[in-house]
Amino acid sequence: MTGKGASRARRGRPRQAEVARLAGVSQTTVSLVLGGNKQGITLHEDTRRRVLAAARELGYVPDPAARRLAAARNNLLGVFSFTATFPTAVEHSYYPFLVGVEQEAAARGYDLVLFTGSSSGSQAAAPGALERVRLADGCLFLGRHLPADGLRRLVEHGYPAVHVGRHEELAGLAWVGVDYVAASFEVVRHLEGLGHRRVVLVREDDEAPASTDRERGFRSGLAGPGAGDAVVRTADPASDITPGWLRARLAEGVTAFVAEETDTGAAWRALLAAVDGAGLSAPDDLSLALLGSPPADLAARPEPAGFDIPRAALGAAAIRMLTALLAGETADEPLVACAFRPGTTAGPPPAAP
Amino acid sequence: MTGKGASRARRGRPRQAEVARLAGVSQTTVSLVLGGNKQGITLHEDTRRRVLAAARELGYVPDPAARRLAAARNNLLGVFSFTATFPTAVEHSYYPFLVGVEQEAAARGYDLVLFTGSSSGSQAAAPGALERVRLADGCLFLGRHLPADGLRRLVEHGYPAVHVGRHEELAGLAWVGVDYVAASFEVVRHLEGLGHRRVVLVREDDEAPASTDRERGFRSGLAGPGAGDAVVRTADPASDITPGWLRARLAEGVTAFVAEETDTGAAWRALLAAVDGAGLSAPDDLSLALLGSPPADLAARPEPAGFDIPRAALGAAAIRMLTALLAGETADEPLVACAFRPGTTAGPPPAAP
DNA sequence: TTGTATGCGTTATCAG
DNA sequence: CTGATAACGCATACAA
Repeated sequence: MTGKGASRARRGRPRQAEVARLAGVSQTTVSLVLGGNKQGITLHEDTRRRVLAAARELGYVPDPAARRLAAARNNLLGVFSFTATFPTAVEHSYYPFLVGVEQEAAARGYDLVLFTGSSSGSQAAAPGALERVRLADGCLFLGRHLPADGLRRLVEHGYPAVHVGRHEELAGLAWVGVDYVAASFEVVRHLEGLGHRRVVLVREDDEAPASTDRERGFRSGLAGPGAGDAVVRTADPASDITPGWLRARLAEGVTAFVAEETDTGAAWRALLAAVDGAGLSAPDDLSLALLGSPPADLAARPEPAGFDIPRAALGAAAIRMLTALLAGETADEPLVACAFRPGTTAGPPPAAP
Repeated sequence: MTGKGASRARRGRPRQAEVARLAGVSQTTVSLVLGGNKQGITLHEDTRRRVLAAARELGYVPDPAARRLAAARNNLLGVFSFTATFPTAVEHSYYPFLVGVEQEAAARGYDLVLFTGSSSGSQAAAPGALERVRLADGCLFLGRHLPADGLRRLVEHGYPAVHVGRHEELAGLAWVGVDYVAASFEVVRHLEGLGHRRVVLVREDDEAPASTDRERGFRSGLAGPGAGDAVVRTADPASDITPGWLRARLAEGVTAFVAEETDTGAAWRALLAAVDGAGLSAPDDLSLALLGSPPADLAARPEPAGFDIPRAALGAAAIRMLTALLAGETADEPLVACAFRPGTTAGPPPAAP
């Protein structure tokens, strides 16, 4: 005998068998009633009610592991983050996203499971950590540096996975992302509409899709050709974007500057400091725009022209994509649009002297 | 026949049995080797290597659902909020809490399930919503107005539940809370140490434990008796705490004012406005303290004397309490201490004229 | 030291 | 319409 009641850790958790006993039916019947009777078997309305009552009485809730093991569904959706499930540094961006995820999941009758990638803050996720998500019917994946091999295994085995953020490398991996191209394009058009003819983009020196997409939108928004020097890549905005640099660009005829939003907000910060250091101010002497939202510490003043990333909408879109996958449907549009923000830092270029 | 290979969606995933066949051993041995051999059974180093090699060869990864089913526990901890799982209004306080919850849970090998009490803002939770938490091994409950009857059912059934916030009414319900009494006491002592002899507490007019605890600590920190009029309860601080009111108190010899932190920060806001409206300033003309943290919109200037609520620590403590319950251990200290914050709004009382 | 037999809770099949 | 019964993949007393 294998410890009938001895080593039972799942104390108190009522099972279908107990519901069956209380209702005076078989466990199969309970499964049938509670499972929505997919087989279309006709059941006595009376039996149905007795089972339902017994289940409520006992507080029965199906065991997700058993449900899943039996090749059925859980109504559980996972969220897996490669850093920590709750990054502390970026809460202003992460929290709204989760709000969207949560609401959309709830609206569709799913509960959310948060899988923690790296428990002790160490970057590398534990070997088997990724596989835990299989407990859920499907899972969202967040983070820049994903363990491609682990994820590949999952998608190759047909596990429903959606990456948050554009991701073309891993073929077959579904994703949702922000339409940085269109949003950045719109910002540039706005500046040109104001009369600006030469605009410079300051971006950090990495190859994240979020960065390259912004640059692409920026470039396609520029009117003329010869925009080769319109983009400045710098790994250290604070020391490269100086008042002197700013003056030099102005002397060349540049009238507007666009910064990319990054985790740290370094580019925008540097731009503001340079303008300040040069004794200039926007939008009188030049125009400024930010491709995203400003860092929290300089959120209010001045409100940058640019766009807001609809993080909650992104979360909702991710869930929609995932549930579409689960339903075997073809996924809809993976890109969510940004809201243009006029702000107070952009205006017509100063009249030429 | 029960669909041996027909409707099998789980293609390709190697199981222990296949690893066993390849290694020329039994499935049990595979489980033993791969499971870390908790039983301390001695295995041939040779066998071990063969199994490991076979597992790697096949790319074997354990199925989390099966693992949890066999272990009779699913390693899931729930978080249930009676407002919304992700309250948008109080994210500054909710997020850090979740950070603590997440880290502590991860450190103990648990994943988190987020339950939505009232998803679409409607106050009343759906009838069965509470019962769903049984899906997790245990659950945290947040929120002021909990459906006592539903919760009672759960705890009476022996379901491991921990309420976040002091809660004595429902006997048998474990809880963790912030030690507002000690923290408030410390603030008052600090003020008295600075020389203040008459101090007034402004609090809102409700009976939340968080409020009454603060008042208790405040009162016990006061030196003399006759502190009856030292506490002002108001349902509408904005219209009660006026410059005139302030002047009257000062005339009575009061030199320091303490506000309670609330969701809206109304008391602190009103106090600041009154001081401003009276043309006074802290800490020169009077001293101010806040029993908690200021609302986000006036976070920085001035930094109030008072204390910071260690929300992450609270979350961690809640998880520790819950896992202690799960282990059948006796729970440890339910109160987490606050960090005193000197701030810039309290100083010695002005010299008597 | 390794293999056999069982059970975990659910779903699904098939015979009463 | 209902009740046995067999998987699902893994872990574990117990036998060999």
